[in-house]
Parts: sequence; structure tokens; C-alpha cells
Amino acid sequence: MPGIRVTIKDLAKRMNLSVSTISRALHNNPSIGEETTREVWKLAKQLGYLPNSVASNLRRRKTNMIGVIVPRIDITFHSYVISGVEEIAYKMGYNVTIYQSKDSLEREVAITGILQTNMVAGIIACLALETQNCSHFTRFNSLKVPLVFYDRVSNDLEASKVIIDDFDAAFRVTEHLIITGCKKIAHIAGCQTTSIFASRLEGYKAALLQYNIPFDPNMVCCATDLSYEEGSRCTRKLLKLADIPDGIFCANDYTAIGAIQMIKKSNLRIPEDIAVAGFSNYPVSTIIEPSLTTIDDRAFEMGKTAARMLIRQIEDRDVNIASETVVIKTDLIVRDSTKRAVATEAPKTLVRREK
Amino acid sequence: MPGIRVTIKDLAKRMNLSVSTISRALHNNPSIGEETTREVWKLAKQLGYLPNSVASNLRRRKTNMIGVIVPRIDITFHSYVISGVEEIAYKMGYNVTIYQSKDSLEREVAITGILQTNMVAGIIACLALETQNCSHFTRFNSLKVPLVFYDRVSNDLEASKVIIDDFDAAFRVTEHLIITGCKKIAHIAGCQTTSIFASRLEGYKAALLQYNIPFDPNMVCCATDLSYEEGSRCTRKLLKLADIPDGIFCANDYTAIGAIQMIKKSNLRIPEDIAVAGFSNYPVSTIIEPSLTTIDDRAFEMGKTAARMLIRQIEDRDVNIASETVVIKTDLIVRDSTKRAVATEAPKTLVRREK
DNA sequence: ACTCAAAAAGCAAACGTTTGCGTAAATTTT
DNA sequence: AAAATTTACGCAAACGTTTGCTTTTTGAGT
Repeated sequence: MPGIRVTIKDLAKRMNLSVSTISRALHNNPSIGEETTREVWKLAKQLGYLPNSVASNLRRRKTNMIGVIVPRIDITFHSYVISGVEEIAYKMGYNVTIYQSKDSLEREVAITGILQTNMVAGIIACLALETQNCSHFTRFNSLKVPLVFYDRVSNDLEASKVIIDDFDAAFRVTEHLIITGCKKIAHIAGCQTTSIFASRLEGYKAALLQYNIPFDPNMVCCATDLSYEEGSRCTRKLLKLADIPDGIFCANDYTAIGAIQMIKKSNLRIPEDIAVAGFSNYPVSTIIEPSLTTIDDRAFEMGKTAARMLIRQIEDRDVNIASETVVIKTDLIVRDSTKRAVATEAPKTLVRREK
Repeated sequence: MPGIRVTIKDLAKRMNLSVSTISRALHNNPSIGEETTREVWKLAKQLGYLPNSVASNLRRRKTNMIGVIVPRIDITFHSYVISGVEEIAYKMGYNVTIYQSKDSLEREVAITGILQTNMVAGIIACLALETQNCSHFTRFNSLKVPLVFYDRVSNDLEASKVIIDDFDAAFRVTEHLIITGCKKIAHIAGCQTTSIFASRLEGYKAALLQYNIPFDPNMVCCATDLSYEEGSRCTRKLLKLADIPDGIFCANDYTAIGAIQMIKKSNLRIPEDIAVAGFSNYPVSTIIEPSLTTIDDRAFEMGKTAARMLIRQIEDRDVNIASETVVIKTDLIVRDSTKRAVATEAPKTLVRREK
């Protein structure tokens, strides 16, 4: 910043006042006379004075920067979260700085270092897929930098979390498939070392159990990155089974899209032959044909909530709360991909299959 | 940051050296003995010293923070740009702080103020739709803070730009529609006060002219925010014309999706009855049926380029360049929505229309 | 042994704020 | 009219680095 900035000193010199008086006046400190305060503000405007927050941060030993670590910015879910975070941060006078871990542990560790040297006031993070051990986050505890995890969280770390109830959501999706008449429901699952995907699998299993449908391991296909391509691949595998599924619950919308396209390519009908449900409610789920039944994971809301929680902790408004976990309500959004002819009982006759 | 940080002073005390020696050692300054330097580094590691960049920034009078202003983070295009910016910034040791103008001028002005108080080293921005006058950016000129605009840029401001050739891209799309046999091509245009959308309209007109197709104002429908809904609305209007179009060039993919769905709802075939092309190559364009012909605007590349240009300017590696404009190459991506039976000449016989 | 240059390290100011404490003037109280 | 308050402001240190200049130490050359 090599330009010529107007500083508090300049104002002081101009007005024959001390810098401390200027500083106080600009903060509307009552110990400064009204008249003086007014004059200071006037001159400040006139000269285009803008406070230097770097100096202020150093002196106050705190910034109003919120560090956000996301796996990737260009994944819809995360861009919505960031958007929510920025919205609240802006309103509350905080700045947001963003880093992508690219799901790499090494990079995540490096970023935590950067965040420390930058003296961020607080951190919002979604763990990298590679991350099993969160020790690189513990330093923030001793530095008293509050930490809020979202979506992919760690259980062996004392920190606040904002999550959805993946188990419950998965249960409801699966239940919905059962109620619409599916008897053999497959699940395209995410990486099982990540708790959210493990929970989704568990929710799926629990629903089967509750409705007395036997769990068949062949009906679960584990993906790694839950991409569109993996959705197609897993679906192809499922369609090669002797006994193919009549419903597929996919761990996210990308795989669900892949599944839908593969099923269509195989000349099977959706939802009549196979019903498909996804997870996340990405915009594309309304565009695909048939439109996709899915879980709205409220990404934007998640971001806003995480930001609010973090700022409350930064401002020490709940000193006695060590950590807090908020579960965001999700919605099951039923669209065409599961809208079968209603069959409360014995829907078998409706199920036709064609080669 | 109320925690107990290890500072350079602590290291100095521990080693009976002066702070300046420590500082130099940590920068591997050759005026410090090798032995000493090694010892300092060792102790720093041991005590977990991390530099305080706020202090450093204040002293050096510069930060390594890049400020990014986008209309909205959750728009695919911008999230890709941000992703590209972050990638380069991270590699080059810069941090990225993000603000959403929400297409509001007022907010954009406020953000420029914040960026100044935060002493950002440089700025990457996409103008808000509301912004006509860029005077709030001129302050950065005198502060010598480099500025790179992308996509929506201002012509009455001396600043670097990274853009695509909207005119050319629009020309090529339109030309493509003509070559595939369209005779009456409509255009769903964006807000004409924004130069990129004006250029797209011009490119469309130029292609018509070149191929001796008369320009019909009724065939142009101006949208404001180019949303999915606007795409449907404009298309409905077009379909009510006495002489409906046989091709539609939409100023972005969202409106193209809206158009496709409206056309399908009207029981017309794509591309046989009406061919549709979009602009941006959003992921959804491969998912929609038929898949969408569109222009790949290389958002990720744009972000990377903007970041590289900015950093070069920040580091003063081209002192004698006042401003630079880079035009990113775009690609026409032909998909099903325009794949008509090839008709180099007189394709009229192929065009059928049904009510 | 003596000078001199090079190498290694230290001093102290500066970056632009904030803030505890002190003080002078203005105002109120007795 | 003196004492006690209150009001309005100034002094100076501090935040953790960086850096121009000075000082000390070392070792080589004569």
C-alpha cells in the first residue's frame, strides 16, 4: 500500500489535538466534547480518512477476520454455505477469508498455519476427506480462537458443530421409497470413513429394519468421491445383479443424476421400474427428468448458522459454553423420480420390468 | 486472539539475541551467521513460533490479501472464478477475502471502503449490475492498489480486465444456429446496460447480417436477471408470436434451461422444431435433455488469469504497464439441443411444426 | 603487533492505532 | 471563595515486526 494514506496523526496535526483525542472522537467516546467530536468527524470525511484496520488489529490484538476452510469452493453445497457465512459476517462487521483444502490433509494443515499467522478471529471449517486426525486444529483451542465445523465434523475434538441429522434424513428418504412401494432398495454410499456418509448408510439400514426388509449387502455400492461418473458406474453394477433393485437411494445428488441417466440408458422407467432419490437438493435436481426426489440439506442456512455461532463465541457472549452442536432441520422433497402410482399395500403388481 | 502467542521477542530473550537478529535469521538474511540462523529456526520450531502477519503487514505497509468482489458467491460462474483465484493465490502466498455485492451499488461502495481499511494488496472484481459509475474504485488508483476486473468491466476506468469476447462468442453461436438450418433465430438478451450482454446482442445481430437474415426486433426478448424463470417467460412470449422462431440463442444457460422446458411443455421438439443454445457451459447443460449447446466461458481459467495478472501488478513486476486487457478464449460446445439433421442448404423441408 | 575490512549482531525508530493514567480547565458543591 | 467534581483532553507506552545504521567481533594481511 505505497499510496498516501490519511492517518489519525494527520488529523491530529491539522486540528492541533492529540492522536488519542482523535481516536476517541472517531469512536464517539463520551469523554470527548461533542463539538470536538463533530469537528473531527467533519475533517475526517473531508480528507477522506479511512481507519487502518491492520494497525487497529495489532493494537487490539484481534482481527475481525473469519477464516473459512472448504474442500472446494466450486461444489454447489459449499458455495451456498460460504454465501450464508458471508451474508452474516458482512452484517456483523466481519470479513471472510477463504481457503480450499482440496480434500487434502496436507493442505488443510498448511491452511491452519496460515490462519494462525493471520490472527483470524474464528474459523469455520468442513474437514477434508483425508482428515482422520484433527490435531492441527487443537492449537486454536489454546489460542482461544473459536472453531465451528460444519457438515463433515470431527468427534474427537472439542468444538462447535453445525450439522444435519444424516441418519434421520436417510431414514426418511428410505422410508419414503418403501412407502411408495419399493421392495428392493439399493444405496449408493459415500466414503465410509466420513461420518456423514456412514450415518446415511445407517439410516438406510434402520429404515429397512423397521419395515422388515432384509438388508442385502449387494445392494450397497460404495463410492469414493460421489461424482456423477461414480453414480453411473455404481448403477451399472446394480443393474447387472440377478435381482435388480426397484429403488435407489443415492448419498448425494450428483450420483443420483448419474444413476438416473444410466437407468434411462438401460431403457428402464423412472420411477415405475426404479425409483431414485438423492441427497442435497442441488439446483439440478429440478432440471433433470424426471425431477429428483431429494433431501434439502439447507446449505445456505448452515452457513448462516455457523457464522452466527462463531461470532457469538468470538464476542464472548457465551463464555460458559465450551461447545455447541446445532442440527439443522432438513426437508424431504418429493419429486417425480419417486412418484409412483400410490400403493399403500402390495404394490408388486404395479412393478413391471423390461429389458 | 487472547491466547499466549510465542513472539520474536520470546525467542530473543531465550537466546540472548536481539529481536532484529531473530527477525533476520527467520528470513535467512545472510548477515546472520549460519550457526545462529540454524539455532533460531530450531528454537522457533520447538516453541511453535508462528509469525504475526498483522504486525508484519503494518510494518511493511502492505498485506498479502487479495480482495474479491463478486455479485453472488452461489452463482456457478462466480464460484468457479473464485476457485481459480484461490488456487493461484494460495500457490503464490496470498490470501483471499470475499465479498458479495448482491448486485447492489450501495453495497459495492461499502465494500470498497472495507477493502481500503483492510489494506488489501489488490482487488479482483466483477461489477454489480446496478453499477454505472465506477468512481468508488478510483481511490485505489491513488493508493496504488492494483485492480483487475473480470467479466463485467467498466470502460471508463483505467484498470486491467479479463474478459471473454462476448461479441465473437455470440456471433459463433448464432452462426452455428444458422448453419444448422435455423431461419428465424430469437435471442433472449440480458440487461442491456451491462456491456457483456450488449455485446452478445451485437454478436447475434452481426451474424444475422452476415448471413443475410433480416433482424426482427420482435425476436429479441430482454430479460433483467437472466433467471430460469425469465427464460420460461420470454420463451412463452416468443411462442405466442404469429411466426415463432426455429432457433433461440439465450444469453446464459439458466434462461436456456427455462426455454427448453417451456418448449417441451408446448409439445415442440428440440432441436427439430426449435434449436436452443445457451451461454456459460454450466454443469447442468450436460444434464438437461436435450443436452445444451453452449459457450464455455472458462470461468475457472478466468479466475486464475485474473489472479495472476493482479499478483504480477502487486509485485511490481511490470511497473510500466498501466493496464492490461486479456481476452480468454471461449469454446462453442455443440450438444443435442442444436443437432439437427444436417442441412447445408434449404433446410426448410426439415422444419416441421406442430401445435 | 597493528591496521583494516568483512562478518555478525545490536540499537532504536517506525508502522497506525488504542488505552491507562495523568492533568488542566470548567463546573458544581459547600 | 475554597474544595470537590466533572469534563475534556494529552502523554506515552504498547501491539509484533522490519530495517537503516551503528557497534562489536573476527580474521586476514602486512
